Amino acid sequence: MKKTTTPLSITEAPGTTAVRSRRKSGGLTLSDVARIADVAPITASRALKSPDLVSPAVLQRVRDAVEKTGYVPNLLAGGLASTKSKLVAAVVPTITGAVFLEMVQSLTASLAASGYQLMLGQSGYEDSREDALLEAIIGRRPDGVVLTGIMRSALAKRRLQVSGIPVVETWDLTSTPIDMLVGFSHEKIGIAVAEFLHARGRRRVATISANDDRAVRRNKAFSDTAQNLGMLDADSTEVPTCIVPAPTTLGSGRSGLRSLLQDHPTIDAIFCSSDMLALGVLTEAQAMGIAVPEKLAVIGLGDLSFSCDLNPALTSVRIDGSAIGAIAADFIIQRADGKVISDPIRDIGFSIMERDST
Amino acid sequence: MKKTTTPLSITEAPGTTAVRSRRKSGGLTLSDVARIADVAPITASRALKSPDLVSPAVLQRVRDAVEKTGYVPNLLAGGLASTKSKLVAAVVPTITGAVFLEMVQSLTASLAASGYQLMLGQSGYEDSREDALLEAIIGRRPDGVVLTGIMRSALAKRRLQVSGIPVVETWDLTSTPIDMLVGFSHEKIGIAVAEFLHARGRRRVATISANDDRAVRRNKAFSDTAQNLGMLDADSTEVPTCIVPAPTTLGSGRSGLRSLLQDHPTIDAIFCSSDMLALGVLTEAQAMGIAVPEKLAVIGLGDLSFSCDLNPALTSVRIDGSAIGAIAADFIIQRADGKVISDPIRDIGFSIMERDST
DNA sequence: GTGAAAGCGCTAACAC
DNA sequence: GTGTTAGCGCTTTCAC
Repeated sequence: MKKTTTPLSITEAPGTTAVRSRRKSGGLTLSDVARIADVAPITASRALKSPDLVSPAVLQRVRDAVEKTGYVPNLLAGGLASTKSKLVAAVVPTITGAVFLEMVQSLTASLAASGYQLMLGQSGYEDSREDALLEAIIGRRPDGVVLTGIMRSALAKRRLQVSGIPVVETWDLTSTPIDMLVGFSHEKIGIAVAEFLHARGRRRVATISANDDRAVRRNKAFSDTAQNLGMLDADSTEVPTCIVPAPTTLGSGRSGLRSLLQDHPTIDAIFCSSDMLALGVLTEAQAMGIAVPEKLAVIGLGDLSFSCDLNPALTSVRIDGSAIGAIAADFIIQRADGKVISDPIRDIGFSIMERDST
Repeated sequence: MKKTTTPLSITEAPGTTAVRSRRKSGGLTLSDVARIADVAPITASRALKSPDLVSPAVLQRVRDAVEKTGYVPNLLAGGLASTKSKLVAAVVPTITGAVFLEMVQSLTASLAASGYQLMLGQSGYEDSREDALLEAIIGRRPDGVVLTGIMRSALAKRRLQVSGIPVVETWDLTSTPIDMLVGFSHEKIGIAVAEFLHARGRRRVATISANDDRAVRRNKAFSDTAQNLGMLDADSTEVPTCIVPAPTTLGSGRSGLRSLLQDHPTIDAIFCSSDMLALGVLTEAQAMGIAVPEKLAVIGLGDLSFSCDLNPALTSVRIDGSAIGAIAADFIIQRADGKVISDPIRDIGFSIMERDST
């Protein structure tokens, strides 16, 4: 066994006489473990990070020391030294929205499997908080950032690009992403839903929609398509729409249906920007005695876990949040491993789950 | 203006001849900013952290330099040096459960307001992952840890205690918390719900419940109370119960009701361990033509945002997740500020929101 | 396979 | 008010 020697003397610069107090946070460090295992700190580090680089005997001694002391490596120090934080930040508008949960869930799980942790931030739909949030995120030097939606602020975009942190934008498409992208086309959804309803004979369609950017774009495409397909009243250029605040709620869906019916009593189908809204419409329709799907077709978005079990089962635009999360995690992990991602822009599409409500 | 001088020479220890290459992660550092502002690094640090300690002129220069360069402080380095990470970890069984969302949401918001970030971990209901998760958390040296539920594993408890990190257990009560606690009594909920249903004339009660520890304890208390109140069949010692896997779903609620009715056709009230289950019961009851509340009373738990808007509006045990999150955040922030928390064990109670379903 | 030295980028402690 | 110095606990670089 080698003896680890502590430095015997330190050459002091002339003039320096006072001995400053050492701070020491009190915790156990790698050096402590190394001392117990009778090896140099770096060897202890190797034993923990790349066990095959050290001899079995040393490995055993270090592991015993860790076991005995309950040592937990300081990832802050490790991150600082290695410029790899094993941290990934995710930003969602709000966590209470349910639509993004599947993605967050799958992100956490995929990342945890590779030893990464998720830092969660809520931007709160208004852009004001986004800036402070971004600073907090970049400051933490994460190995990746997952954004919900496309980053619009040019300043924020540049800051992220300059930071050099791998970024995955999600839940949307653009030809000019900051870095990587996993999403789908909201315009295509609008078109597909309009065509879907048209094919099922609906001719007086309406929408209930959140006031966020993506929903607005879906609506626009939906409305345009409906017009092309001749699903509008002769005297109007837009589909009847009820705008509700985000995040969407069941209550908004109920009141939305009432308000739509008041102005447009002949509507025969409603496209809701979330399944929660759709559940509200279903609920209100039942309370008002309106038969679904006979009198009114209802289609939601998100395909939440409850939608298939509703009565009637809800038709919904399914977006595979789990896939988004998994791919985003994969992108970031690949990058951290120094690999080049051949196709960093992925359109995962969507599908319409046709059920009883249409 | 003072001139910052770079060290002119470094005394080399005898025998050391090679000049090692400097690593430099490439990023902008506080020293760069300091150089531009023509001050010492520590002064730049002060300007950013405690502006009132520096002169207005210096403050301005430093701020200009930051503005010009787009400097973002490295919180890893700062955390290492100051042993304050401005990070708080939260562990939830699963984020898809919806019940804990309110707490997570309020945690993130409260913490962000004080400059803290939330690290989110999912333990996944099985204890196996909890250990690895714990190590990842402690390694990050967070300023606090928020746990959902009481930590049962003695090993994990000790590890947390040894780590010295402030811990808030939530969503439950115990006389022996690791550190701090914000919760409520599941036993009391069971009792209260049984009494509530009894007072409304229900005499043949049943439950649909997740298989997790807390739900089981609520059920036990519910069942015992029901027995005391004479709400059980003469020949049975327990309330009819349908156990479903966590996380609970609408589908489980529907099938739960069917299975309960098959074996116990005379039940007149059901206590569900979540609002999602209750919605399932409501849905199935409607599909089967069972009048709620006339033939069957339904009460849920969690008082999710949709519950009050259902038809019939759902009676539910309300737990103020926002309050739990806010208090937990407050506890941790106070601790970080070196303050002593006078009453670190808080029972926030619960309330039964009586609505049409009972 | 193992180790010594030199930082990573910041802040605490002390001096002036 | 501002600066100097010495770390925080780890990993990289280079040497043996």
